[in-house]
Amino acid sequence: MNNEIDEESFESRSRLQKSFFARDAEIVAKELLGKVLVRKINNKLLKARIVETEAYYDENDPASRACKNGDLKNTMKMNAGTILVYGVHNNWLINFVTGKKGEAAAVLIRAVEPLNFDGKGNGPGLLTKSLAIDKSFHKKHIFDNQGYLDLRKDKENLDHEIVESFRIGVKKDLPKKLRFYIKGNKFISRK
DNA sequence: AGGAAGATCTACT
DNA sequence: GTAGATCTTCCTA
Repeated sequence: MNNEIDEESFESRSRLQKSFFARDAEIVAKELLGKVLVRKINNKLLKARIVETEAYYDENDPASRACKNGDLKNTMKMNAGTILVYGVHNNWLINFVTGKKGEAAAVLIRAVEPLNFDGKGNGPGLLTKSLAIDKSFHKKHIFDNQGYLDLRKDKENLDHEIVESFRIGVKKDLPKKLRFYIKGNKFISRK
């Protein structure tokens, strides 16, 4: 695909729908694998394929920020597709709100594969640094942030096998595997 | 106003 | 494998 018209045509066909996010966090987490995060900076597009995600739920999930009252819990109840950014140990972590409005759920992006730029993607704090994602995206919607951050289907329909594991770095996990990554990908954060 | 915990990362041994 | 950096967020008072 090497002319502008094909590129434009693909771009418009490759948008995700709102209904994509309005489902259970586990489903969204799995289906986000292989999708492409697009970050626009000074009219340049940085593209990165999502290769690792985790699902988080409401106050019944001991690892979730929704266990504490406050802005993060409230944000997790917002419209599906809302961007949620929060800080841990001097790193910004990016999530997408999923499910029904009023119910707390989100998917954390844990690792990406840089497609057209140099930078690290193999960790939730590293990928936000590489893509210059910070708190300014918090509570913006993925479909309504002037294109500075977007999410697309991949051009190539790459087959991949999904591996499930328990979540990383959480003190108390649920008895269910809620971390998902693309088998064999070199950019996953940990084995 | 102050403190503790944390969905992390890096560097060192 | 372990320790320390470093700062946002939430809780307590």
